[in-house]
Amino acid sequence: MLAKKTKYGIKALTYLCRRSNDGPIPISVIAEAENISHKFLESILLTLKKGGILTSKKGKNGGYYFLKNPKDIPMAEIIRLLSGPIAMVPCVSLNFYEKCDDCPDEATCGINRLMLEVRDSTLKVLKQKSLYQLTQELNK
Amino acid sequence: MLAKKTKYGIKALTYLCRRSNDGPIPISVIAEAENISHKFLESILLTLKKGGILTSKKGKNGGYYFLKNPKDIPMAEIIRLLSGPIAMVPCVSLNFYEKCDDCPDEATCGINRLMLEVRDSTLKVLKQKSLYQLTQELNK
DNA sequence: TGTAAACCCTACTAAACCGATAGGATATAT
DNA sequence: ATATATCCTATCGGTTTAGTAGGGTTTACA
Repeated sequence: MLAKKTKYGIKALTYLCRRSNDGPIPISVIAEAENISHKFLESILLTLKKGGILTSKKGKNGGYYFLKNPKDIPMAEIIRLLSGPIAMVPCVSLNFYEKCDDCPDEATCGINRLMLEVRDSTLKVLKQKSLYQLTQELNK
Repeated sequence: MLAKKTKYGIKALTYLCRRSNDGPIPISVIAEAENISHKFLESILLTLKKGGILTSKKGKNGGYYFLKNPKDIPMAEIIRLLSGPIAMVPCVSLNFYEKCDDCPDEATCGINRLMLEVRDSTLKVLKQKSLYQLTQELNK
């Protein structure tokens, strides 16, 4: 299940995306619009900034805005930043690979094979869909 | 990420599957063969029994064995039993549906749409693959 | 140049979950 | 009877999660 952190992060990003022509948006505005605890959102946006998706301006009239074009941000990137690996076992993770401590041999591990397939099919969806697309489909 | 409970469960099931002609297998045998804490495995097998996949015999020469044919057990069923919903948000879960508390309208929610696609593609893999198949592919 | 607005950072907390353990109750084959 | 094995309940330390608190640093602008 998605953690609230991830969900809030996506919601904040879609909000920013809809208002991407309005210059920097303060945390407080996003928090109120999307019903997210101000302080919690603060830490989430910081993560997204460190991840290279957003940037910010301090001081009066400051706030957050996109560093990358939302059309060029695949959902996979966002989810990885906010919740870590997409794979269900570390031994099939592309970006967070780790050997399973209990697995003697990946090549003959049935779980590994299955989860590889799952990862591929999930990633196919999450890579092909951009943040921008997520906001666009609402009117369909 | 898969919890150890789920991973252990699958490992125990594949072990039982390989020895499905040997009658009831005691917990202790499985635990030793697959390197799983005896007591922890106990609770996992109990879950699988309550879920209708395994059954058991008490007393001497007792142990666990299949109630259903491993060829007729899709991996989706096993994972649902051991870790709950496969979907990443409750509002797209087939077996554990719940309305998101913070979502005003599912029909216009971008996250809902995306996660529906993810769920479908994941489920396609997990439903089509049976436990038996998982044990068979190892020699490829 | 003062000050309010806004980001940035560290630390803390309550609750939930996870993996594992303990101890005993119940059933059964021999 | 007794040894063997499942079944059941309870507990525990560790980690994660969601949220809170409080202060720091930077900046726009009057």
